[in-house]
Amino acid sequence: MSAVTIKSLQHRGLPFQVGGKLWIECKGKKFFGPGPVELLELIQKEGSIIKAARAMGLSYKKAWAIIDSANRMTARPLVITQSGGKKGGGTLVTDEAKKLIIYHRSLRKRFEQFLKNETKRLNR
Amino acid sequence: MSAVTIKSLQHRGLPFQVGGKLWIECKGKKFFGPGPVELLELIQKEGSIIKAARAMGLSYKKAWAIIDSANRMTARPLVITQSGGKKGGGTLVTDEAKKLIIYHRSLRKRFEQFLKNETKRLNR
DNA sequence: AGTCGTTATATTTATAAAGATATGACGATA
DNA sequence: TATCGTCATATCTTTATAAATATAACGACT
Repeated sequence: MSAVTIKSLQHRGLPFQVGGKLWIECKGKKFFGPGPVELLELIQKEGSIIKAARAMGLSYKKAWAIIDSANRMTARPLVITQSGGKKGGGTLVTDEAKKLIIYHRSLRKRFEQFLKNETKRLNR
Repeated sequence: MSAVTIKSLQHRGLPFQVGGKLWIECKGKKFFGPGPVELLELIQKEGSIIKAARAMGLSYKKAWAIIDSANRMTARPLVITQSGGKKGGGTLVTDEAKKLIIYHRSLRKRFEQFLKNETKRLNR
C-alpha cells in the first residue's frame, strides 16, 4: 500500500462558497452574460457604443458583438444605432432594453440571496 | 434619418428563459463546475479515473486535472488513488466526496426551481 | 523477472478565443 | 464638397484552451 497517494489539505478551515452565474437565454442560446447589462447601461449613459466600450475597457469590436448578438434575439430592437450625422452618429437604447436592465438588476439581487443561503447551508 | 438601423426580430414569441450555472468555490477559485460531480459519481461506480473518463467521453488527462484541482482544495482528500497493484490500480472516493455529491444533487434541484421561478417572472 | 492496467506527467499539435489594426459607409455641419 | 466621429466589417496576429501522443512509476500476480 505504499504507493497510495493521499493528497493533502489546502484550506483546512473550509471557506467554501456557492458561486454562480445567470443569464437570459433564447432557445438555448445565451445572450445576457455578465457584461451586456452594464454595457447597455453605459450606452444609455454615454450615447454611443464606442464610448461605452472604452468606459468598460472593451474593444469596440467586442462590444459591438455583444450588442449585435443580443439585438438579434429580441422581438424588438434593444438599441437604435445611427452612423453619420451631427456627431458622427450614436446609439440609443430602447424601452425594451430599459425593461431588461431593470429586470436584470432585481434578478441579480435575488440570485445573490440564493447564493448566500446556499453557502450557509453548505457550511453547516 | 435614413441610416438608422432597426435590427429586427428573431423570436417574435419571446421564448426567454433564465439560465445559469452553479459551482462551489474556494477562495474565489471554482472547483466544482458542471462536470466534476458526475465524474466523482462515475469514479465511485467504476473504481478508476480512466474508466470514469471514458464513460463521460473525457480524456484521462482532463479528468485527472479536474480531480486533482478539486482534491487540492479540500481539507481532506476527495479521492484516494493507487497506481500499481492487483488490477493496475484504481481510485476510491472518500466520505468527504460522497457528502459533496449528495449536497450538490440537492443544490441543483433547488437551483432548477429558482430558474423556473425566474423564468416565469421574466415572462409576465 | 515479466505482464498488466492504472496513475501521473511531459511534450507536442490543433483548435478556438481574443486582440490589434485597417477600411469603408454614413450624414449633419461648416 | 471636405471634415468629423461613429457604426460596421474584414483581416491578420497573438494568446489561450483543448486534444493527442508518449512515457515512466507503481505493485499484485504469475
